[in-house]
Formats: sequence, structure tokens, C-alpha cells
Amino acid sequence: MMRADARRNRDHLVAAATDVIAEEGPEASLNEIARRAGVGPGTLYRHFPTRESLLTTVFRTRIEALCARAGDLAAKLPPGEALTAWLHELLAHAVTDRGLGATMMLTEQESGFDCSALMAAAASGLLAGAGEAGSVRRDLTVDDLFQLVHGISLAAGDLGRGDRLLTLTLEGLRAA
Amino acid sequence: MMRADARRNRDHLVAAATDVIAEEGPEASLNEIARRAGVGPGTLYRHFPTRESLLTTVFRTRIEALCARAGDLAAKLPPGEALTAWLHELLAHAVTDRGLGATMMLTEQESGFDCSALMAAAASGLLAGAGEAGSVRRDLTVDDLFQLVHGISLAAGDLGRGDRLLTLTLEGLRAA
DNA sequence: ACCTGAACACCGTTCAAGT
DNA sequence: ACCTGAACACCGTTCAAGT
Repeated sequence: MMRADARRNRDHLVAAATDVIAEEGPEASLNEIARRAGVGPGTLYRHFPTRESLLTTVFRTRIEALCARAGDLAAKLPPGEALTAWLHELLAHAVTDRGLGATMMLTEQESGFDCSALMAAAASGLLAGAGEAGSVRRDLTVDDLFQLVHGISLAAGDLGRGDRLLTLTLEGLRAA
Repeated sequence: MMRADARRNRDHLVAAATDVIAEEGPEASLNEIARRAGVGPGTLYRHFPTRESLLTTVFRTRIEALCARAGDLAAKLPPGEALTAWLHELLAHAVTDRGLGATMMLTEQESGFDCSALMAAAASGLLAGAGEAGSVRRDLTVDDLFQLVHGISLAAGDLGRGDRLLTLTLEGLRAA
């Protein structure tokens, strides 16, 4: 059980981090986040020993929602289309919430939330379905998908460019 | 004409930057580079007003060599294979010299060296050849190629992974 | 005129002191 | 026992003072 003031400080930190990261991106100053939350930097480090543990907490609900979408899409689209649609949604998140792309692949987790396992479970269902339907190469792995989408999100200037690069990747650069 | 001491300082700075960037990557401390060159930080800023202008100078000879390779490959391989081979060489540079990938797309240039124009010239020759030969999609642009390779270099852990991701991108994720 | 490094405002991180 | 922020060693960048 957390002491009441600690609980309140933690909540303030997450709220402040959400705001500051939205404004300045995932490399935002930790001291600035602590300042905005009205606590000292030591308090931030006590609750979140690494920057990643803070980012994971901030992005957690968004990542869970995205993983839930995998099931929705699988239920209402043919397997190949479901995978394609989900990858575009993943890309949209990675481009919009800069830093979420790197966060989603983190393998060691604090706060009992194994982000990469959740993401892998969501993606592998879609990937297996699309593979069995003959829509995608059988040798594709979940890591291939995540790294390709992550790379595109980092290199593309905006979502329009990102969607084009993802489409090119899906279809291949070679002539049909 | 540069004063002799200025010339010497500039040379020391480029040599020190080459070493430090090789050790610590493109985000290396500028003060550390200046320290290693035996000059004050102001001297570094006088010669290189931005970090990019320093990186461009450090990578210049490597980028010029890579661009020259485009002609070599075009002369000895069929157009489609020449493009593929050059993209893999580009990727190898981007993975090995972290920071070169971002540098190669810089559009404004100091020291009379327009890196992006040189790169675009090298790539567009190969791309046009491969397009006419029917090896790649006709709607591909040089920017598509650079952004895809750059993204892969950022997301792939090592060159082995990078080569796989580039091959997947060339062939497409969809089943043949 | 050109070069220079001490100085400034920041950053991430720690740990002695408080409650 | 747990929380805390002053303090430390760094960073990028500038500009008054030197030659």
C-alpha cells in the first residue's frame, strides 16, 4: 500500500509527463516534468527509475487500446487486410506519439506491464492469420513488422509519407 | 585565405571529431571534441556553426566514395541489381557510421558541399536505369529510397537485421 | 580582424538531511 | 521508512576580453 502523499505525487508526475511529452517529445527534460508536477527530481527517480519506465506508464493505455484493436480488426476484415490495417494504425501511433514506437518494443518492464509481450501477442495473431490465408510471406516475424514500422515512423516526416512508405514496404519496391 | 593557426585548429577539430564520433556516435559532446582538439569551444563554433556542418565535413569523403560507387556498380551489373547492391552499401554505411544516414539527406550545406544533391544525383541514375529495365516500380522516388534505408538503419540492431529488412522491403511483405 | 575560453543556463542523477 | 530538493558533474552556447 502506497502512502497517500506518494500516490498523489505519482499521479501528478504521470499527468505532468503526459503533458510535457506531448509538447516536447520523449526526450523531454525530466527536471521539467518534476517541476511541473510540483515535486523534486528525486521523487521522480524514486517512482520511475528509468526514463523508459515513465514513458511506458504514460503510453500504457494507448498501447493497450491499440492491442485491443487487433482483435476488432481480425473479427471484421479478411486476415490480410486486418494485418495491413493494424500496421497502419500502429504507424499512426508511432508518428503521432513520438517515442511510443521505441517504447512498444521494450522487453524488460516495470509496474508489471510487459509491453513487448502484449504487443507481440496482438501482432502474432494477425500475422498468423494473414500467413495461413496466403496473404503474406510465411517467414515474416513479429520483430520484422515492428522494426519496419518503427523505422518508417522515425524516417518519415509526417503520416502521409509514413503511409506511403509502409504501402511500398508491403507491396515491395520491385515491379509487379 | 585562412590564417595559419586557424587552418591548423580546423584540421585538429576535424580529426578530433572523426575520432570522438567514431567512439561515441553523432551525438558526441562538442565540448569533448574541442577539448580533444586542444581548443576552446568557441573555436569549434567559429569553424562549424552547427553540429550538422561538422558531421557533414567528417563524413564528406565517405559520402563521396559511396556516390562514386554508384557509377561503378551501374557499369558492371544489370540495372536492377546495381540499384539493389548500392542500397545495401548505403545501408551498411548508415548502420556503421551512425549519423551518416541523417547527414546524407541534409539539404542546406556549408563549405560548398551539397550533400543531398550529390546523393540524389548518384541515386537517381541508378533508379532511372532500374525503372527503365522494368526492375522496380516506376513511381519510386529518390526520397522514398533514402527514407526507407535511413529508417531501416535506425530501427535495425545490426547490419544482419538491416540487410534482412531491406530485402523484405525490396521484395515486399505480401506473398509472391 | 580574428581567435578564445571563462561564464551562463541548462541537463541527468545522486544522496545527506529531513519528516 | 520513506520522501525530498540542494548539490554535483556534465552539456550546448555565447560574448567580453585578448592578441
